Amino acid sequence: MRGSVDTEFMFTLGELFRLIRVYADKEAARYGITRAQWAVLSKVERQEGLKQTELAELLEMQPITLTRLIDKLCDNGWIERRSDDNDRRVNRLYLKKAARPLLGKLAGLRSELTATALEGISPTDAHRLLTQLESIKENVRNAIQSPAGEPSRKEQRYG
Amino acid sequence: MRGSVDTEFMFTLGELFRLIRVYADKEAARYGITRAQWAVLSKVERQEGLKQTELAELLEMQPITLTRLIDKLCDNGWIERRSDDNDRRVNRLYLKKAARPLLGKLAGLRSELTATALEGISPTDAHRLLTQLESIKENVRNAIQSPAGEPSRKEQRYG
DNA sequence: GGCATATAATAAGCTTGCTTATGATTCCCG
DNA sequence: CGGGAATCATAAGCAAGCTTATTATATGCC
Repeated sequence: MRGSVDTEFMFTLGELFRLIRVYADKEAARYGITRAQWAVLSKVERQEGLKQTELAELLEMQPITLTRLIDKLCDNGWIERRSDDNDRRVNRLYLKKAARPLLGKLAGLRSELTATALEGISPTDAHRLLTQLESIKENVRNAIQSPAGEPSRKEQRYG
Repeated sequence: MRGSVDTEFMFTLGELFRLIRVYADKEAARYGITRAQWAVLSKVERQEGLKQTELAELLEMQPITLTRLIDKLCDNGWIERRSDDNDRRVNRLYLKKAARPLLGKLAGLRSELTATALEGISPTDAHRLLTQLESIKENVRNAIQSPAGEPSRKEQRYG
């Protein structure tokens, strides 16, 4: 039991992600947007006025990766960069009107995709699953931030 | 509760995957291999003699993506392509001796990374989590194969 | 005030994915 | 047995990640 988690977990996650990417990209393409751009747009929707570095952190991606996604969202007229009054290095991100109808459709699509993916899993289980994924995210983020090969005497806690 | 799963699940998974990729790639780099190549090598280790299309299916990736990963594994002398006697279109994949010490080190690294990621999650929970991820994988794979809305005249393409 | 350092965004170039297309086989049906 | 269709591997070109480096601007220390 422990062995299967040990040998499968990382690779299973990668395979699942690849499938979800294909699936979500294909569906999102109907609205002329990619999954990656969609994730950016959703965060901006939830919290307007973010600067790019803050947003990159929320998305767990590098600022340069985000820059190019934002370029495309701006090209499509869904969001805009506005200069910060107090710091001329900073761009802050805002939705444009044209994004509203798109966001409505995407919300529906997201529910649909999530329902498909989680079919057969109870709401309780689904909620616990999400909580665990977020906890794992936190663990990995900490591991990346602390110097490699750190002692950390936490080894083997899960098994 | 259901709402948070609905709005977060897909994006959380993407963010987690991105973190794990960074983490695993960084650690695997110590042995001169990338996370993607590692996944290929592990499958070949578990099942030698696969042809490339079979392996691509196991990895949930496209054959051409796999081709280039195999190129690199061959360049490094860890695996080799052998022609099939009965079908000259086919390459079958085998480990080379040089891969053995590497595979030993990678097994240790995999345990270490998994333990770090799953810290604070009980073995029982971890096992259930893996089971659920595999179930989700299956759901998504089915959704991709039978386009939405179609009554899925399902052809058993492999098995 | 003025220089050193830090931070925000971007640029260049690589990897790993994808889609679509191509060439070489093999399989199947008529 | 012969030709169309399917299958296997690969090629070309694009998307979205990464690392490292560059430019512009702010901040902090003396």
